Amino acid sequence: MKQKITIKTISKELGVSTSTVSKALRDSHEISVETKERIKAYADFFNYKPNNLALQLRNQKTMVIGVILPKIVHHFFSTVIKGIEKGASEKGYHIMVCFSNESYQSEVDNLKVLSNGSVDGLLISVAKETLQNGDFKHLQDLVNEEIPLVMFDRVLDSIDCDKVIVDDIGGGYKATKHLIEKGRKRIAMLSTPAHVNIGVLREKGYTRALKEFNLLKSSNLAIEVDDNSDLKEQIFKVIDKDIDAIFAVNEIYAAVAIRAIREKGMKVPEDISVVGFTDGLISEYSSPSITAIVQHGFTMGKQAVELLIDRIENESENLPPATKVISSTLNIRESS
Amino acid sequence: MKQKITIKTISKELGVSTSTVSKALRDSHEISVETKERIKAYADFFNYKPNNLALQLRNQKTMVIGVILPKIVHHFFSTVIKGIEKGASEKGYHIMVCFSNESYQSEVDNLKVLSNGSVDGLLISVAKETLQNGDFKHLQDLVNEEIPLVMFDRVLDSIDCDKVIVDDIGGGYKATKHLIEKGRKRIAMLSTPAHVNIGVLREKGYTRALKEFNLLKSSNLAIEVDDNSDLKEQIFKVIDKDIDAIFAVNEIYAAVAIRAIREKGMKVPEDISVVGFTDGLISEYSSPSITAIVQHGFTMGKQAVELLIDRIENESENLPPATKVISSTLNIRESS
DNA sequence: ATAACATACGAAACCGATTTCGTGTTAACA
DNA sequence: TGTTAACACGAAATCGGTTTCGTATGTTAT
Repeated sequence: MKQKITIKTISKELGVSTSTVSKALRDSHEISVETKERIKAYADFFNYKPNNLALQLRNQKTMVIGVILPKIVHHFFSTVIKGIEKGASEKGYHIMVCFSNESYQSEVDNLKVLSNGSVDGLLISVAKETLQNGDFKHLQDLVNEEIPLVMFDRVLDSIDCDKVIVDDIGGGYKATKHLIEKGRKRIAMLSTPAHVNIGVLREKGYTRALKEFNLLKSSNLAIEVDDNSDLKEQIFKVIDKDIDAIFAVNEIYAAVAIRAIREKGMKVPEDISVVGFTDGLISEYSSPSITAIVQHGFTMGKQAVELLIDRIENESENLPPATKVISSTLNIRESS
Repeated sequence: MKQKITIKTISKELGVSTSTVSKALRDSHEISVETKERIKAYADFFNYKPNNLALQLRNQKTMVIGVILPKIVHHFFSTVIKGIEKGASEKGYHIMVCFSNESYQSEVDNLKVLSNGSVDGLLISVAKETLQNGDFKHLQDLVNEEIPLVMFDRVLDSIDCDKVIVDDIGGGYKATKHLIEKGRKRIAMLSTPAHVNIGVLREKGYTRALKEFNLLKSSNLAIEVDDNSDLKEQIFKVIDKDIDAIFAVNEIYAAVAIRAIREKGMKVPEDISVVGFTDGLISEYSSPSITAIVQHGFTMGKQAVELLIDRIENESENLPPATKVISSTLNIRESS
């Protein structure tokens, strides 16, 4: 990199002190008009830009928000980032994004780097591995150090901070109710293993809807998908239970379900209706297009970052942590 | 935020100088074993972490790479980010991601903030608006300031820096050739307006393949899609030209094409084959699944960041700028 | 003529680290 | 006993800014 021009350079070159240069560039009344113009002209000419690091160190403020995400190649999370970026830039903040790749160690490392002065606050969605191993010390430390922190989507009850979550129970309920209202009686659910929180919650909503309409039969039509064995095979088994609808916990399961149903010689939605969770590109562009619960990732990101900036800028107030719930809505398409 | 513990705090508390504390924590031989242990114990106990900003300022090195992307909710770009993050973290760098949202002004603003010492180098994919208005001063400035810069995917010939691009011509060629080999004779192409570079290049490959197999008829089967009017209507018109294959410039056009073909009462791939560009989730999960050109976004991101880090760490060598071409491959699925 | 007050600028502290260089003490050696 | 070297530590400069405070001028009021 070329030697950058600094205040010191200017001061030497023009035979004034650094204080004078600094004041002149900030248009201080302490400096005479002629001197100011001389300095500004010089700075302009050599394209002087103040060094961010120096300013951040001095001001003890970076105007940067750290974001730690479990993954990025994922429609929901990239939508959330977009919301975060929008909310941040509206308030003049920038974002620094890191990925844990669902790994505990990676999450800890990222946190360590970001929490050392580089950012004014942190936004985090916890990695799967962390959720599983239950070691939250790194996050508790953050809270103890009183670094502004907002958790979103994948949150931890035991950590005392602001949170933003999706209404998974409500979403599961809405999806199931929709199927019931379409006259479906035997509604299966493709859920996740029990340690993944979202699956459990969405299933809760599913069960609640079934109960409400007295469809909760003895035969359990909710299965936990095992990601280690073949997805389509598992779905075939479900289809064989003489069902007339499937509520899938995400859009990939929904898309594969449609394919499986077809391969069994049945039609969507005539024979079996399908509803997914997460309204992404797959739901929109597959044929038939898939009815799905919209998670409003953009809203979630925007609200999370707004909550965070509020904390950062009103530290003194010391309000108790809040939890915001982003409600989900149903986008009805061809598959139901 | 709680008052952070600094070297000064420690030095005062233990009655030694800041130099001694710094050296002790870095395990210098200059400090006696007892003193070192006393200092380390104290630092450990109070969870001392050195301030990143101070270090970065001192070392004139941030270990951060700035990334400016046109958009994020996009499978290709999020894949690229993943590659960038992978390549960066392998070398101990972090990334700071900003989005231009395809806006020129936003691109300029982001650049200004990032190029003031916050990052060691920049990775950028140019916004559409910038491509259109042709004002590249902000980028030229970067080159003049000798800030390490690598452009990827959407690059500018007039800027003298390292570049990484996709082999769009080759991709268009491969897709078309594949259709020809499947016995198709009347192959249409859904392209983009002429100012979008990628469309032009992919069309070049398409034309080359047609020429090679003497299929370049007088009737032009390549159309430029107008994003402002209804996509499906435009595709209907193409289908009416008695075609037997469609090569779409992206996967959304491909997905909509399939839907349009079906609505016309024809079958994919029996009546009309479809091949897309960009191998994302839509191609993978739609039914029929879509044959598509894989762009290897991950590889592109990783190579771009490696090129950049190489520049950063071997500044002295002053090698001439290089351009890497990431070749694309064809992923054959059900639609062809 | 002298006190009082702007004006215009510089010296120095500060943000939080690292590092060079210097120095007082002690021990070893001639 | 005097010289030298090793040891353990501190003072001060540095990174690039901002800001407080002090002060040398010149001007105005009394």
